[in-house]
Amino acid sequence: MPARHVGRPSAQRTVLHVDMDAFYVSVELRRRPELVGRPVVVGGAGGRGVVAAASYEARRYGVHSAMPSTRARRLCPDAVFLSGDHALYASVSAEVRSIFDRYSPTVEPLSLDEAFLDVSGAARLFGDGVSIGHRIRDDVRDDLGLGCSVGVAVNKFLAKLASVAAKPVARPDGIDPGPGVVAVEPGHELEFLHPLPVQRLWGVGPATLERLDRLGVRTVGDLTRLDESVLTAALGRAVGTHLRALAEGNDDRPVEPDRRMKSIGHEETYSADLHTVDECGRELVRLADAVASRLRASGQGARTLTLKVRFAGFRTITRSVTGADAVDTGPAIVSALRPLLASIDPTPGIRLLGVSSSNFAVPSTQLSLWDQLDDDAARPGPGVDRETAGAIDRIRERFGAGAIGPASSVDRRGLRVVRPGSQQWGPDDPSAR
DNA sequence: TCACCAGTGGAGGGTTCG
DNA sequence: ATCACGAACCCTCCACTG
Repeated sequence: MPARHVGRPSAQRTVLHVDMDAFYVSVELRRRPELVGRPVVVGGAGGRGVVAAASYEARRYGVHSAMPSTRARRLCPDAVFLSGDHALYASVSAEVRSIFDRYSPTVEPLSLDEAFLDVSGAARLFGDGVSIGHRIRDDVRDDLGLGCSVGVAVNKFLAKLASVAAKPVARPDGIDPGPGVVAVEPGHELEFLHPLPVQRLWGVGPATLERLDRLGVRTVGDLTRLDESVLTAALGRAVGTHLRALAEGNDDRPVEPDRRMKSIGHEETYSADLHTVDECGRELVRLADAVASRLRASGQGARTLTLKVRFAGFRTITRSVTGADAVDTGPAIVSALRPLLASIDPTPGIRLLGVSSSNFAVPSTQLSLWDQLDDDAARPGPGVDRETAGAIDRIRERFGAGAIGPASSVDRRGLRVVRPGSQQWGPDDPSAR
């Protein structure tokens, strides 16, 4: 369990939230300088793709992240669409991280382009939170040629809201660069917080917003005037008490530098719906292989395996099993999930399949439940299975991810294995090939 | 034998966030 | 009014244990 308070519990903290500006797009512009100043979108270009990041020029037209690509194209036909390069963004993210490390040992990454820093102990070395914010911005600009915005406050939640206020804003008539660093001064939290619309609270999405709206809650201030029992009745105990605390500016969650992943999964939306058991079986093998690969890379095995199916009508179901032993190979995952897949009728059309793993433990080299249930007597035992998996990992390390994989996932020309994970923001259109 | 209780963990669905 | 993917967390129901 994480220590909630290290050192003096009552000491006031200084928390920074750093958010890169249009991160993926900005990284792309470093190697495509001819696109600077033009509307640029990173994301899936296909008919089922979404926008992962939009340059501020594109945002002037109303384009924003998570928007369907088809709509983005309608809003801004001149935009340049780039498919994205996750590995590159990850490596640049590591460079950004090394700048954060100069200013605090307590850094909690939230995603590739966002992090919290607890700089409570750094004042003597580097100055107050606002000074550190400016120094980080300068370093990120000078060393990496990228922009970022910084929020400073006494806790994570307020720091995140402050970084939003620090960001550039794109309007139809131009781009306002924004202040870059915004601090919510201690003692002035509520005057900053209470006028904000309630959906700005962390944890208020469309569903919760609808319930709050029914209670007449529109602003954060409205929420504080609501009886707590009414709140928990409408939203549940955990969410209700959490939101109430946030609305009063209270958030004692620590900046946690060493958060461990609790699940590893892969899912894929297909450019054309799947209709046969055969197709689904092949996809299961591919997805299981990808998940197993990442499990082994993290040195973990999973006891719980989950199959996710989204039908053509968008109805989504999950089916899961928990075994006694932790597994980390493709075949073991497939034999666990195949019976679950068999209980599903694909004829209405399946637009997405996913495999997820959780409940981590040390992978078992013993005979596992999956292998005992497997009726294929000729199949090598789990020990051999895991040795094979290790060999596959080494081949991929040397020759690339597409060098080896399940036979069923070799592309039509037999030249390369089609690997999951190559489409992060939706399928390419077949016509685009 | 029954009723109840508290705790745990699995299964499945949902919500939110980036 | 049809739109990804990856992950965390919450809720409810349920079975089992003692």
